[in-house]
Formats: sequence, C-alpha cells, structure tokens
Amino acid sequence: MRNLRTMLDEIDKRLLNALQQDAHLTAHQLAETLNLSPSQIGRRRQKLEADGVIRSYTAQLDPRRLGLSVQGFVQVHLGTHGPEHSRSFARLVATRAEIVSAWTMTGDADYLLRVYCEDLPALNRLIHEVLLPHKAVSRVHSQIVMDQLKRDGPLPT
Amino acid sequence: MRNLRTMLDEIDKRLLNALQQDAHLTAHQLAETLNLSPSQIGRRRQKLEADGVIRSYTAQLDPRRLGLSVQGFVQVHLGTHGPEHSRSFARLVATRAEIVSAWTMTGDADYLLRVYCEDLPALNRLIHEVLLPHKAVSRVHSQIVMDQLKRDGPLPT
DNA sequence: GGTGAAATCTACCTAGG
DNA sequence: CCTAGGTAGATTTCACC
Repeated sequence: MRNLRTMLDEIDKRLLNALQQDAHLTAHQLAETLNLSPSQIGRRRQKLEADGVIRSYTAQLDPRRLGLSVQGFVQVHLGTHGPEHSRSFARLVATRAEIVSAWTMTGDADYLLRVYCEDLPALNRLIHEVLLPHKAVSRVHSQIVMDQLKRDGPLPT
Repeated sequence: MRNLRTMLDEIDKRLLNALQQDAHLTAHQLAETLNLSPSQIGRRRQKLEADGVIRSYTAQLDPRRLGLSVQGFVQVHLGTHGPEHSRSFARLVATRAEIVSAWTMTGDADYLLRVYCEDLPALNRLIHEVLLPHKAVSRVHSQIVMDQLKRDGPLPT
C-alpha cells in the first residue's frame, strides 16, 4: 500500500486539526465529534502516524512559567561561507538549548535563529559570548518579541 | 498552596523535557527513566498541568506531507498606527490559517508573521491580495525558508 | 508510595458495498 | 477486495488508602 495513498479526505483533515489542538483526545471523543466509530478513528490515526503525517506528540510549555521571559529572533550573517564553517556553525546552533529553531533564508540574512532566554543579559551573553566569537560569524541583528498576537497555530489542512 | 511553589526541581525539569519530546510517554515509562514511582510521576504531571507550566499537548505534523511546501517569514510595516487599525490587522491575522504565528517586535518591523503555504503563488497571493490591500499596511518584506537546521526544539529547562 | 476500579488502546473478527 | 463497526485482552490512569 505504501504512502501512495497520501491523499487526505475531509475526515482526516478534521482529525488532524483536532489532534493539533489536543493530542490527548480519546478515540471515543473524536468519534462523536467526527461522526465515526472509535475503531475507525484509531485506524486512521495509526495510518497518519505510519505515513509520517503526524510526526510526534509534544507537550507545549509556558515559557514564562519556566523563567524564560525574553523571546526573540536573531539574524546571523556569515563572513566566510565555506562548507566547514557552515557545519561548524550548525553544530554550535545544535548545542545551545536557548536556540530552539534555526533556518537558512533567502534574502539578506544567512541564518534566522529563534531564541528563548531568561532575561536580556542572557540574550546579550548569547550574542556577544557565543555567536559573535564564532569564526564564521560576521554580524548579528536581534529583535525582541514584545507581544505574541498568534501563538503556534495549527498548520492549515 | 497556589502557584507560589513555581520552583521546579531537577526531576520536574527532566519530566518536562521528556514530555516535550513525547507527550504519550506513560507514567510507568517515565518512572523508570527518572527513577521514581509511577504514582509520583502522575502527581507531578497533574501539578505541572494545573500550574499552567504545561499548557497543552499537541500533535506535530509534517508540513510537506500536508502539501505545504513553502515556509516563510513576512515582516509587515504599518503606515497608520492607530489602535483600531492595529486591532483590524490583528483580526485579519487571526482569520488566516496560513499565518500560524504572529509577533510584534522591537526594531524596524511592526509585525513578524510565520506562514505556511502550498506553493510560492499562494504566498504571493497572501501578500498581494490579503496583506497589502489592508488599509493599515504600508509595506511587507518576505523571506522564504530554504532549510531548517533546528526544528522546534524543546524549551530549555 | 502502593492498590484497585474505570477507562482507554489495539488487535482481531464480522458485516456490507 | 476494501472500508466500517464491534468485541476482548492488555495497558493506563486516577482517586483512595
């Protein structure tokens, strides 16, 4: 059967939408919402997991309650673009827990980092004692999140 | 007792770390990893949920398998900054499923949007037919994600 | 920290298109 | 032959001790 059947019907989409909001919904609860039997809900969920549509189930934490009061984005420009410098920078990114996401982008910035820190001094230490000293980094530009209008919404299905 | 006891000990931190990676770990599995009894694991988890440290449990989907091949960030600059224009723009953001996150930032950009679209034309339609026509928006700058080095890592605990 | 009842998941089985 | 619905055994959770 493979993953040729990657087509998602309307019920799959509503199922994914529900699970994106609450991963602990039971098959029974989902069944009455989606007008299907609990058996079929379980079957569809297993298939979506096996196909890799559902990658994992994770707990969403409140950064504030963890003492992470500063959230921001850091644009990093590399001075030297050799592959070994890039890999070295990628390793640095991987080892720092404050950097929760990292992307390479089109346009002016080489990397965009999403960071969580306990306070502003911690963010400044990250920038001046970790990022800037790296041999491949030429300059960085950071922006602090002031307010979050929309938070990690579900992916559109 | 309230939330005065917001202090997290070492076991809480490891528990949160584990649940950030797999929300379906059972109390029994967590117990043997953390060298504690299943009862205490369940009790700690309930407390962390009640205190709001754990906000929710969600399914993480693979955007590619949903047909969302383009991921990007859009910086939006407002021309007029009145409160009613801001609220109008916030409503627009809330209604568009492609916009999964939105922040107000320090620095030059008024808003930063994280978007998922099925292809580049869809992103261009979002920009030119949805964002730019809005009366409060003066200009936008979009960057496409080329590669994701680090993906939605767990919050540092 | 441990125990037991209630609920849940999953694999297997049966029916219908 | 494929998809939907139902049932039994094992597992998990949660309130109580």
